[in-house]
Amino acid sequence: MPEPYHHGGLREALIEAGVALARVGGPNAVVVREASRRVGVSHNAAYRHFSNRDELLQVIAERSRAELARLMRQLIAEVDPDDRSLEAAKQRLRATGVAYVQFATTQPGLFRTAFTGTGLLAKHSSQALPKPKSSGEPTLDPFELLKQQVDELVESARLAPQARLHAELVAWSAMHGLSMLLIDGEPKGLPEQQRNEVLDRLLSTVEAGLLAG
Amino acid sequence: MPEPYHHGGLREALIEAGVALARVGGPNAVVVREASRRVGVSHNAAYRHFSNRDELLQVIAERSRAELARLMRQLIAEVDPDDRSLEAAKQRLRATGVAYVQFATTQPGLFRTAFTGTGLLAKHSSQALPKPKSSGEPTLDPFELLKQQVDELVESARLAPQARLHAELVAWSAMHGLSMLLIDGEPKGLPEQQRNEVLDRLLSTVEAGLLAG
DNA sequence: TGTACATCAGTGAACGCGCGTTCACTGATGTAC
DNA sequence: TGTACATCAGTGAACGCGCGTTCACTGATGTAC
Repeated sequence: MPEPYHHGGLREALIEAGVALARVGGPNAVVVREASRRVGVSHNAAYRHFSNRDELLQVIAERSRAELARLMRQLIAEVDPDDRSLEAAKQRLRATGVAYVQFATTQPGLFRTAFTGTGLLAKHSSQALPKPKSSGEPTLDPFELLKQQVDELVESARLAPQARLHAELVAWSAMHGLSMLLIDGEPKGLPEQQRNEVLDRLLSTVEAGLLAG
Repeated sequence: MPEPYHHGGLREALIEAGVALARVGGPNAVVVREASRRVGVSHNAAYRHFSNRDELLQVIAERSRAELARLMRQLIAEVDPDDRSLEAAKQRLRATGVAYVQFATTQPGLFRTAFTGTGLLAKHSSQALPKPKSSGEPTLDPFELLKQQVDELVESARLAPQARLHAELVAWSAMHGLSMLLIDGEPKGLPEQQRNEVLDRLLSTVEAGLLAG
């Protein structure tokens, strides 16, 4: 049997093993030694690729966010992309929220990891530096995606730009809070039907609040 | 010097030490050995009063919730209790939300501890067993308090009872989400003024959503 | 094409740490007569 | 009131665990001539 990672893709393999750990047990389950074990490598080899555990964890958190963003994109894409009506904009915003909560409840470990001490809010606050806007690639940042939907809704509804102020944070808070409450004290904090009812009402509330400015 | 806890109030002392730990470092900082150290007792003495770490942690979580509830009560009480108008009901609901976010941002450790794997939502879902309704004592359960304010608002506004459906969860989600986002990646995720703006808008949104049914 | 050598990505052993939990114990307290 | 004894709440030592991280090392790979 070959030594699989002598000069191979150990870094990537460790990240993937780490994501698997986070998926099952959240950020605390991301453990350098266990990831190394799973990859079949001595536990200190990881230090050739990450200066410490936290660096590995941050990469895993970013992957988690990307996975959430992918689900958001997927549900958003289910609304006809050519439809630029207000109704479609509403539906896209709803899809964003649905994806958010769905990701949290089906992947609670990754969800928790995605938001682990990263100061996401600070990064997204109005005074944060302007984004690098890396190339033209579609963003895999969940909050960026949410912002886009809010923007489109505000635009479709021809609201005053000041109606947008903090709107995305309101929407984000609502989705984030419900998600957190739902995955606290798992499993099955709420039966699925009730979960959907609450989510629906929450989405309506946010939507109304947004459009009311 | 006396042996302070030979047949004394060690249980209570351990809880208080644990709360102090949670205050500073959240649930993970609640460590049997450290609490014992602080109280000045051998680290295994704790096992006379708690069967394991988790039992201690649960008690501390409950204390944290009580502290939050006390702040909520305090801010609610600042609205004239004799005023039964709709406006007053709105203000009380707002006070509840303000207290919630204020507690989270000023006591993030306790806040995190308060919601640590307790399955609070399950306990409060509609199908949960009816409350013991212990004596006539005022509740120190934050969610119970929130419910009361929502109830009063719905009543004051003479809304159809079906307008209440899940309303408290909507309000809770919004407050919880903002709190979580604000304390993620501390310190100072958002400057205070912006924090207040967002909170205000979030409260307005919830209020409107509630009254719109 | 072949050889000498630097570089790089792994290994094995060890360090130091702190934890939860259990054991047999001891000394103080409360109780029965 | 005084004594014998059971009970209770502590102690000290130890177990086993798993972690992050560092060290000197080795063997494979890539490069210069």
